[in-house]
Amino acid sequence: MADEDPPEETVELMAMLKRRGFLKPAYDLYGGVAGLYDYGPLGQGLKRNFEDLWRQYYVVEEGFGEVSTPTVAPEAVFEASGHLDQFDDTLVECLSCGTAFRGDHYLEEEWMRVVEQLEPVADEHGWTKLYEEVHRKVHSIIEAAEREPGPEDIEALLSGEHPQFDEGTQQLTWQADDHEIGVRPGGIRVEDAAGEIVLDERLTCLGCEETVSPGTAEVGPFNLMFSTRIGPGDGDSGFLRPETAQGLFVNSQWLYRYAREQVPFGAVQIGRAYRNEISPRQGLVRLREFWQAEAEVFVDPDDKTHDDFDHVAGLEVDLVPAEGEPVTTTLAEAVEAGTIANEMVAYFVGRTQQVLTDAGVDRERLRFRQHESDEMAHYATDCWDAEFASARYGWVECVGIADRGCYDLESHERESGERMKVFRRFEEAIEREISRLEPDMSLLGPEFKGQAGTVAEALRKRDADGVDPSQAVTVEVDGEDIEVPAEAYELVEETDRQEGEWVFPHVIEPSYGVDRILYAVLEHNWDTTGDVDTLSLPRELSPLDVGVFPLVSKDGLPERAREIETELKRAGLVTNYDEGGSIGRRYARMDEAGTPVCVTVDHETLEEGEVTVRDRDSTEQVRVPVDALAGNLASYIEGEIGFDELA
RNA sequence: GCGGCCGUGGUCUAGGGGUAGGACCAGAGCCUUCCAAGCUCUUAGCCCGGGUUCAAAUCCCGGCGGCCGCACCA
Repeated sequence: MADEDPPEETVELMAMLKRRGFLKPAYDLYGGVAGLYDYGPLGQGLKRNFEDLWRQYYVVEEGFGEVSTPTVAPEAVFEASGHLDQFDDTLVECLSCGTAFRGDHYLEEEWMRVVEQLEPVADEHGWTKLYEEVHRKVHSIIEAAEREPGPEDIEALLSGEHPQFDEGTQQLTWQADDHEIGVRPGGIRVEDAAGEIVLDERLTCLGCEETVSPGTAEVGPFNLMFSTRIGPGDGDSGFLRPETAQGLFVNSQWLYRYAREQVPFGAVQIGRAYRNEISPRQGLVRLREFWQAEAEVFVDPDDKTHDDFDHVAGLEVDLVPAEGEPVTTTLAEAVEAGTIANEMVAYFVGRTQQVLTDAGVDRERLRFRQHESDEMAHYATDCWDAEFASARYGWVECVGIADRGCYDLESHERESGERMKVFRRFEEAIEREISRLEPDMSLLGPEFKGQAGTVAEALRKRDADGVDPSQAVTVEVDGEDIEVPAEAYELVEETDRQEGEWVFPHVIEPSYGVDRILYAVLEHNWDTTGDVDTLSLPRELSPLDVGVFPLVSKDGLPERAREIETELKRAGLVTNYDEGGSIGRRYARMDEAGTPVCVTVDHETLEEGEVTVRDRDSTEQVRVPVDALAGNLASYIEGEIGFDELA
């Protein structure tokens, strides 16, 4: 994280991006809104090209179908996904100074303060043991608060060995070494056996040092989702999606059938997502409306191998595991060593590195960091972030590769009541000889009248082993033994054949933050060391493919240049015609915008039919026949041939 | 959200109660040239709102935005 002014070259970069039409703060006409950015013609072109590169990987090569779902969704979706409950910060706001804290951190800090304040007193009174006791208990309370309290916690609290918690006063009290200690959010008090107050401290706000108690602080949830109403008037409560993923989860059965009911299968979505960040800063790095490109890969929960793992197995990656030292290793080794849990996750770590480096993110400034268990999103069981090093913002995460387990599908099944599982066929169907009792309703009906239904049900459920079908059997109905005559049922012997079972697939989610990636691409390829500032974008990503210039604007050169430009356009190239200023100035303009090549039409072009093609990064030039120009440039932009092969 | 600093053409900046200046970029022209040459001309600006004042870009208050720090960051 930068703790001084941002590096000059990144400031220049932002100025260039605005000047050249890449991007700028949105609604600056009316003063701007933090966290919202506009992409201009070049920025949008760059983004589109990145998306197309991403599609080449995920849609074309992986074969994941691309879908598009609404950005607005009803409340039920986020009740199920957990975003309503979990995707929020509990804000504690001190009414004196307005300092706001995140609730769980605040609580933790406050409890730790209890411990700190107790320490000197404990020393003075020789209560080391007591202090340790408090320390341990405070920790256990903190830990307990991190999860849903279970019956065992309540039992522990009431058992005397543990603190007593009073719901009304929110006070926690326990006995230790003849002293009674009371702790509540507003303070701490210690009384000795005689009821004498030994310590009476108030807790203070971390911001203004004012005493904090329930009366002086406001506590409330701050949900990061934008809420809205669907329909006129009060309508139904809805939210702008905080991730594109839910649109895939709610459609997982539809997609499963599209995939012809085979796992693994995947689907992707590229689109906008929204988070009402408390304090967005850092340009493209933290936006309130941003672009995600997400894939959800639905896999067999017991088989997280990947058929194409070999394709990335030898790839070297920089890993920062949650535990242990950072390593540079191949993915094969990482899986073998258990650093990365399974091939599925490792495969997408590899694919991510490939996409990012193809897009121009510097391999030397790219690493994958594993989330600590406590920073994991509420839905994830394992997560690796791709992070790039920014000269301006430090390490910035731009892709998350999470194993979401079955969290989402299980939740949606529970909330919606619809099956979200996939059918897993056994390698060999399990066959079992079973016997059961089949009631004959034509006899049971008249015999048992209104009770017939429940009797039949009991018959079907009854253990059929050892039943002699020539005899009556007894079944228990409502605690009463009832005898069913032999004629009224039949003993059926049959083969039960189980082909497979329904299971929740696990979901592996590579989730790309497009805006952040674009920033990484821009910063990593922005070169201010030369005579002119150059944006050395990968040719495939550059929003402009080729600059077209007449060397001088007379003698029919502009006309010829326009003709050539038209040919290039027909070949699908994005051109930029320019006859203003000196030739050097025109090259410089294109360098700054990242245009990989420029074509210059000179007098010889009119006679010999050749133009000069100039390379952005080396400034080298080659003469290329006009006939071959469009085709060769298209190949060059696609990366199929090198600059030397243009001629 | 809090605190500090800041907000002047597209960009960078000078100025600081009384007509807003420059550089760069951009546009037109001259020049006709393969790496931001030169000359002439042109477009274009005091973040928004309120207050003080005869007069506010300037002082005061509020808002919005930016940078830095704190906090936050699925």
